[in-house]
Amino acid sequence: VTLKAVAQAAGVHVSTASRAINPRTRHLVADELAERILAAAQDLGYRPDPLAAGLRTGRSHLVGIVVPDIANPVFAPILAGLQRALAEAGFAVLVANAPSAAEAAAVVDGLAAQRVEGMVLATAGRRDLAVDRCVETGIPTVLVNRGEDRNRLPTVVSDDRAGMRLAVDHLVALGHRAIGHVAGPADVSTGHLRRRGFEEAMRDVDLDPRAVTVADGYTRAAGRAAAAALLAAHPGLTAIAAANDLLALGAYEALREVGLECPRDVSVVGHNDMPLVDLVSPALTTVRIGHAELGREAAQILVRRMERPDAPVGSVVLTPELVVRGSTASPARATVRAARRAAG
Amino acid sequence: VTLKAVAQAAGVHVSTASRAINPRTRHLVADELAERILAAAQDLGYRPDPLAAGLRTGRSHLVGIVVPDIANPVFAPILAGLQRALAEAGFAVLVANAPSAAEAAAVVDGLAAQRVEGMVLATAGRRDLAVDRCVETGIPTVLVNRGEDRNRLPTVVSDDRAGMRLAVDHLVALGHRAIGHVAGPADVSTGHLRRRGFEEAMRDVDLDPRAVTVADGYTRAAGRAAAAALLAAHPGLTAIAAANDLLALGAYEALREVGLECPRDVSVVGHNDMPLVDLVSPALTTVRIGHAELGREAAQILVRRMERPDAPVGSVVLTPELVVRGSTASPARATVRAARRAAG
DNA sequence: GTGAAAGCGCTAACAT
DNA sequence: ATGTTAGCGCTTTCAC
Repeated sequence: VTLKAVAQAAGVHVSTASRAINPRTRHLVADELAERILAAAQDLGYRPDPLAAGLRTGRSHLVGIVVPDIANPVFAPILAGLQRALAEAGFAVLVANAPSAAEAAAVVDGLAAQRVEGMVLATAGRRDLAVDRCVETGIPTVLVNRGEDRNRLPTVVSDDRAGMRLAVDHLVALGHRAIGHVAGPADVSTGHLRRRGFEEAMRDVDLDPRAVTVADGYTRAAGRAAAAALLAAHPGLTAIAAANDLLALGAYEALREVGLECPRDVSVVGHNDMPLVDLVSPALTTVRIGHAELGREAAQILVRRMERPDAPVGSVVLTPELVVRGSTASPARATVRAARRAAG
Repeated sequence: VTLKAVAQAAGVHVSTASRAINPRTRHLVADELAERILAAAQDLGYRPDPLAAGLRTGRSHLVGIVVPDIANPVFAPILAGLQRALAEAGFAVLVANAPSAAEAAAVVDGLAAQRVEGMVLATAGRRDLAVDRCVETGIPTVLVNRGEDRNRLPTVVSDDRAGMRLAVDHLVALGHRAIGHVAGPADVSTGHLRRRGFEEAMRDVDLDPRAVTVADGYTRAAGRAAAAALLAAHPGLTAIAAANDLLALGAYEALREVGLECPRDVSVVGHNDMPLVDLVSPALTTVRIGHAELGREAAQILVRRMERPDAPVGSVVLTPELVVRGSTASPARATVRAARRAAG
């Protein structure tokens, strides 16, 4: 059932029907006539074809979203926030998975071919091919969760350095002094900035910030390996601040393997507060990021930029929050044991 | 840069260019000429416009996916599996969130308006408005994870009854006899069938299947409430088989609240094996469903039906698998305590 | 205020 | 083997 059919049923020309149907142009047609047309449309069950309209107006009402791993629970709330906010603004969401940087670039090309009006990348590395492609094509794009070094695009992230500072300050307040960091990949902004945040916070309280190992991915396995290396290199450690929750859970495993107990021997702090980390044992103390809000904010900025592509490239930095649970404790006994370990 | 531009650059007519560009019609044009056209296209950086092509051919290369909650980790692997398989078949994925049945129906209409060529619903209730709409519109649709009673659409699900049987048999083998069930919503196939599976499995070993409470949603909070009610009504219980993992985790909370310990006092089995349940404490014994495979299978069936809408309405039932972890144990001491609770 | 006509970018009869 | 023509469903000038 097409617009032509509606026009015929109402006894008017298609163009008149078009004007009546579209709220933005309805005032151009006589009220009474408009009503008749609308009634006919309703009657026939007419649904406008956005593809055809888009062909004419150059719009697709589509937004592409690229995530590194749909199956990763962290991205679910971001996606949900984006999806809801974009749906409200009248955009449908095209979701694409891109586990690697090369794939992300290919996916961006694919989305561009689909004539998306805007994109959201949750995959950005600090130097990123996919971001380059977005900038080249000129399609309005916003980065979420991770930024790029050159800051060419609007970005919505959590304050990663402040988050790490929260973690370190909490541990210091508990009395820890020998604190290590399991860092995320250095080529991703979160890995880089959280490490910087750790080092700055440590220096600010005159503590040695050099106990750091870098995990080669945000996975439990990588966290296990990195934490094991960290503990081996610095046996005196009483606390570990990890760059994210999965790394922290990997650290749990590493501790267990060498017969250490959390938090009795070593305290652990994560980052993200992803689903279920309140139920692991011990319940993970972590830095909470409002992922859904990240998505909502990104959607808002994107909508603004799609409407006016020359809008300023503003970025949003959300303030994270510390959530204290069972994985951190005072090092009272821990220091004694740690000293013994370091000695022996 | 349009096809016309390419044609001009190559000194041919648009239709010839079109034929040369499309692999399916390339054989209609002289090899040498085709090469020249392709070169020109490459040169100008031509990208075909699928919207325009679709308008003519009546195709959108879009598939809609409706999930009840993107933020729920269970749906992430299903989505990932669908997305990957559909991308391979040349379809882009439109993801929509529909927390309620009414919203799902609205979302289906929206996707139909977007001219999607097929749909996947992970939201189906046993009687479902959204499913009705799909059947009416005639858009090829497949149901995943949840079926509907009337079985009008191809469906890809796990064998829910067999899964519950796995859980019950495991508990019975450990020596449990007083086993309760925290059921999922009765208007969703998984809730209904898993309850049936529980009851059948219990009867088959001559056990009383009547210790059941129904949670009013697949959430931890609902599980907590339902498990608390179950324990209050049946203080002699030594084991709980929950209809899904979130309900099981809710049961953990309920047990803790009344000072019971899992698995010492009461064993708990979940259903789904969703991400991270191996890390909670105690690690959850559960029935694993191959969610990614669910998604892949659904994608395959959908593609087949989109190609030939008259293809048979076959359904796929995947066999689940028991994963034994730390939340189940022999009731040796539990029975004594349970008897004491029941008595006092 | 309404109708006529053109055209968005592409494909598919039809003609040569 | 290539060009001509028409048209997918809609919007938007331009007339009247």
